[in-house]
Order: sequence, then C-alpha cells, then structure tokens
Amino acid sequence: MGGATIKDVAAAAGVGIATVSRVMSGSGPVSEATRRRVLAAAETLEYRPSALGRGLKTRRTGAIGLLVPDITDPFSAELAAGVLACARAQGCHVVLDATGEDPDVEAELLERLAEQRVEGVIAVPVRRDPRPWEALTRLGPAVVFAGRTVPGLPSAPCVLADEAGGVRSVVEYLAGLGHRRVAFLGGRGADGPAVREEAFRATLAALGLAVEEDLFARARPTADSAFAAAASLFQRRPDLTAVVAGGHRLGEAAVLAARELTLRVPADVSIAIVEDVPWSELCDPPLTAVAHPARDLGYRACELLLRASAGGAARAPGRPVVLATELMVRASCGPVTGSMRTGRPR
Amino acid sequence: MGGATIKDVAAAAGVGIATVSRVMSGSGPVSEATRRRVLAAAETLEYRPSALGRGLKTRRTGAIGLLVPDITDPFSAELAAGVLACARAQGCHVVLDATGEDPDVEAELLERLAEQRVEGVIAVPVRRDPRPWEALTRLGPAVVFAGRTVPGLPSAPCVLADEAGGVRSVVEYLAGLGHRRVAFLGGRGADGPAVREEAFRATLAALGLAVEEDLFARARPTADSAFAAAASLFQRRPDLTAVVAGGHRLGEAAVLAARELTLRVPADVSIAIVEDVPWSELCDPPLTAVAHPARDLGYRACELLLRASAGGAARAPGRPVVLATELMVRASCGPVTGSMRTGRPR
DNA sequence: GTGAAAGCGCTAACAA
DNA sequence: TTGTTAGCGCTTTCAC
Repeated sequence: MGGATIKDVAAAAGVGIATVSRVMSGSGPVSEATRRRVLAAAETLEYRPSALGRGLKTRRTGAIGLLVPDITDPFSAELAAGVLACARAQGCHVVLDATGEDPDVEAELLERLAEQRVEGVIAVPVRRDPRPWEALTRLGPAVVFAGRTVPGLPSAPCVLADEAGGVRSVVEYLAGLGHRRVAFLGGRGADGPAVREEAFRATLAALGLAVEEDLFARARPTADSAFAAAASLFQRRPDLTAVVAGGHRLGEAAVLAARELTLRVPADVSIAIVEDVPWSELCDPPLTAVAHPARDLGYRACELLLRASAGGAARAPGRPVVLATELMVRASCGPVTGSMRTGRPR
Repeated sequence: MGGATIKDVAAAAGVGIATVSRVMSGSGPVSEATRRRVLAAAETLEYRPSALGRGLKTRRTGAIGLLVPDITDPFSAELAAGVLACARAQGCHVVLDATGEDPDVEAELLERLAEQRVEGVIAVPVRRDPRPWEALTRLGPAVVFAGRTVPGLPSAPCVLADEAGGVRSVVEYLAGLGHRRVAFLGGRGADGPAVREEAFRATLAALGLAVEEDLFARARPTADSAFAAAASLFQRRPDLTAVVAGGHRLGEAAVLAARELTLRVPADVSIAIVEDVPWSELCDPPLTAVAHPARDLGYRACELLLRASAGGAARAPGRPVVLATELMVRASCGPVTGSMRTGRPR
C-alpha cells in the first residue's frame, strides 16, 4: 500500500537488492532470466524506484527550479513552456515558482530550491543584488538567467532577447512611416537599466531625431497607473504621432487610453508595443508589436543549464546567448498624414 | 563547496548531529547557548538541510505535482497561479508539467511524479480511463482534479467551475436579447461529456427554443479548424443571430471569421464566449464572456489536496467543490433587430 | 552474473 | 538538555 521498496521486490524475486537496482536502472550485467523475474515482481508490486533514495545516493535529483515573475503573464508562461519541453526531453522535472517581482520572495524561493537540491535554476531575476545568486551557485546549483540579467554578474550564463534590436526595429519602422514625435511609455521603479527605454533613446539619436523628455512617460506596474500615464501623455502632447509601449501591459493601457480619448488608431496616433501577445491579432486594430522568442529563451536556457550542471561548473563563462526579436507589422501603425492631430488639443 | 552536511555543522559547533537537527527544525529542547552556536556554525558553513535526506526519513516531501494541458493557456496559467499561492503558503513546492492533452504523456508524467514521491497531484485530467489515477492513489499520492473530472471516478475529490450555470447564464442573456437562432461552436474529439454543449442544449430546451442540429459546429483543437468551423457555420446559417463559443480559442475563431466575412458584431451577429480571457476588453468589440474562477479553482484544489494528504486518505469522499462562473457582459452581444441578416446569404 | 555491505543526509527513538 | 543509534530507499564497490 504505502509503496513497495527495492527490498520487497528483491524478496519477491528471490534476488539481492543490488540485482533489482541493476535491472531497474538498466546498468550492469544481468541474466535474461533473473531480469524477467525482477521485472515481473516489480510489476505486481507496483514498484516505483524512489527518487529520494536515488538522489541521496547519486547526488543528482534531475530537478530544475524555474523562477518567473508571474506565470500568468504570457511571456513567463511561454518561457515556462520552453523550459518544460527541454526538461522533459532530458528527463528532468521542473519546480515552478513565481516571484511576483518581489526581491524578498525571490530570495526565499532560492533558499527553498537550494534545500530541494535542484541541479540548477532558471530565473527571470528580480533582485539587482548579485549575492544571493553567488551564494546559490556556491551551494551547488547552476544558475541561468533568462530574459534579464543581474547587473553585478556580467559573466553569469544567460539567455536574452535582443531588446535593443527589437526597439530599434520599431522605431525605425515608425520613422520610416514619417513619424517625428514618437513617445515612449515605460515602467517606473528602480528597475535598473531599463534596456528598452535606453534603446529607444539611442535609436532616436541614431536617426537624428530629437529626444524630448516630455515624450517619455513612466508608469508603476499597475493597470491604473499605466492607463493614467498613457492618458496624460496623450493629453500633454497632442502633437505626438506615435507611441512605443515598453511592455504589453503598457501597450494595452495605451490602446484603452486612446479609445477613451476617442483618438483613432492609427489615424490619429500610431501605437506599437514591445512584447507581443497572443491576442494582438484580435485587437482593433491589430497591434503592431515586437515579438520576443520567449519559448526559445526558455528552451535554450534549459539547455544551457543542463550542459553547465553536467560539465561541472567547468563551463567557460561565455557571452550571453542573444535571440532575435521580430517586428510583427500589423495595423496599429500608419503613415503620418497632414490631417493628423497637430498642436491643438482635440 | 559541495554543500555542508549536518555532520559538518555538528562538528563545527561541537555538538551531536541530533542537536543540529533539533535546532534547524525548531523542535525539541535546546539550550539557548548551543542553539546560538549551532546557528552560527550553520551560517558560516552556509548549511542548507537537504530535503532529500529529510524526505527519505520523514516520508514527506512537500512536493505537489501539477498537470495542466498547456501552461501557455490563460486558464492553465491562472489555475497554476492559484496552486502556487496556496502551496507556498503551506510551505510546499510545485512540480509543474504540461500534458498537451495527450493521454500517454499524462500517464508518463504520472509515473515520474510517483517516483518523485509527490504528496499529491492536482490535475486537469486528459485521460478518461480511471485506472492510472487509481494506481497513483494506491501508491500514495492524493489526487485532486481541477476544472474537469474523470468519468470513471465520480467520488474523486475535485474542484469544478459551474459550467452548466455559466452556459445557462449566457444563453438566457442572449434569449433575453431576443435571439432565437443561437448557434454553438464546440470542440470535437472523444472529449467526453462535452459539458458545455450539453448545458447549451439543456438551456435551449428549458427556454422552449428549438434545438437545431444545424446550429452546432465542431472543430478540432487547432486554430485553422476552429476558424473553418466558425466560417462555415456563418455561411451555412446566414439566419443565425448569435453564437456561443464553447472555449476561448473557438471564440477568437468566431471573431476572426466574422471579421473575414465582414459581419458586424453585434449588429449582424452576437458572439459570446465561454472562458473569459484577459484581453476581452481589448477586442473590438469587447467580448461578452463567461468567466471561470481559474485561480480560485487552483487555490481550492491545493487546499483540498493538502487536507487530504494530511488527514490520511480518511477524507470523506465528498461532493465536488463547484465554484460559480460569472457572466461578463460586454459589447459583443446586442439585441435582435429587424435589420439583422435574415435568410439571405450576404 | 550476483549478493553483501557501506553509506548518501537526515530524523526519531532511546539513553544518558 | 544532549549524544548515540538505527534506519528511510537507493547505488555502488568489492567479493564470490
């Protein structure tokens, strides 16, 4: 009832436990006859080798920790799907946890994963402080960052999307459409480098367009704040002709705000979002977006992790793996026309 | 380096390993002095008690298996979020896996979870066959179904959404709007009871509306198939005034098909979907939908599981926990008007 | 080809 | 209050 052990099987098959072990793990020489007897015994007893016992002995658990901000977010979910796919292919299992973007939760979760003796952890990191990560690595598990890096750990293995390239591609696209006053809607908080905003500024500069601070809006990570930021941006600068949202939540807020202010998209204002979502096709109009290869990110991160934890930490530091983003041109961006909103508030 | 063990700590603190164990688990009497010494030693050695060793001894791993069809689907993700929240609160961790709606994958995953000695598994079940589940239970882990049941296991603990009530609420809403020819777009496959379709039929009957087989369309679970089914439905019955989609994928297909056929929503046809999605507000028009309490489902399922695995299997069978759905009235359904499409194909 | 024995890191009696 | 001891279920030499 409580689960048969290797001893039970050995007894039932009339062999030693070592033999059972050999049969179950398929290693070592076993005569075909005993092999069959053992298998039969295992079958009737419904024997399932305990991963605990095995792990204790072999010091390998086949467990991978996965830390995402919010499994409910399409990016996280897609990333997780990639990790799951790779992990399963390698016979590993995934312990999932959500940090909720909270550094303290993240730290606690890392402790728990360490206790579980995971072989590695894949994380979309929150905490800017490199120490918890270093501590974890010292304990054993390999760490691979996905989607973001930790500033203090330049050499940590990580798999990133080409954020800069993605932002550049939209901005250039918008510029090509004739837009000159393009706003950026970004996240607030000590979120660190704000790669997207930085790439936005850089591209503007490279294109010879003016960088007006007034065209930058920042929101806290709540729907309300995002909406407010978008709305006030639209009202503050009635002359802007396009806005790039640095995240899908922000983009949605922009769409809603535009709708609220009865701005037509893209006739009055073009909207593009960084981080494509599964429903961009269904929006009205369908949203032009920079798509991130989230699933690949997860898959690659897992590959990297497995390789690292296998080859010992003897892995060369290696540059980050950077995966391309893709500009999905849909209908929410249009050319600048003479009939566009000018300086006059509507 | 490789992680300190309880012995190391004991040696460093100059105590026996049992004392270390007592200190770490906070159980048993320990003098404040030794306690501090042990803690200090543990601190410097960066000691993390091994869940493997502990689990082997205590026969409790604190692991919960979670099997969803596809973590990328909003319902699954939301459910997972609920499970994670509850599990964390109880000090458990979650081993996530995706079945991809494949019974064989599901079966294999169950084996793996059994080997991991999870204390229970929460599953959105695929397989209609009760045996793998019974086998698992026999092995030890408690099983709780979420969102669906397995036909052969009426007494298995499960947490369900009130599908029938949800469908009834939309159909009644539609009927109240004057709709008489309401189509149903459902999934194909031996998917079993097809609760939603059944509830749809029942409600029609209860309302005294005719049940025309011609108004039922079924699609395989691919975007193409769903689109084709929706499109052919619209063309086959130009006189239908509303359609209920029995799933968000199907609903999206309906929206796209309507758009393709240049049917105006809701002027030409009303569309309602069962299974609300985070982006229904952003659609054009915003989608009226039956919202499922996915997160609560997950949370409750986890609660049930923990209680079951704690109280021994001595739990009373108990009826399924059924959580209410909510009709989210938005703009994709409208009243029937004289100017609606009649029998004439457009 | 097969079995006996020694642990892996931990907890839970039981002694002291 | 604390240490000793006996396993939990498994893999892995090392003899036979």
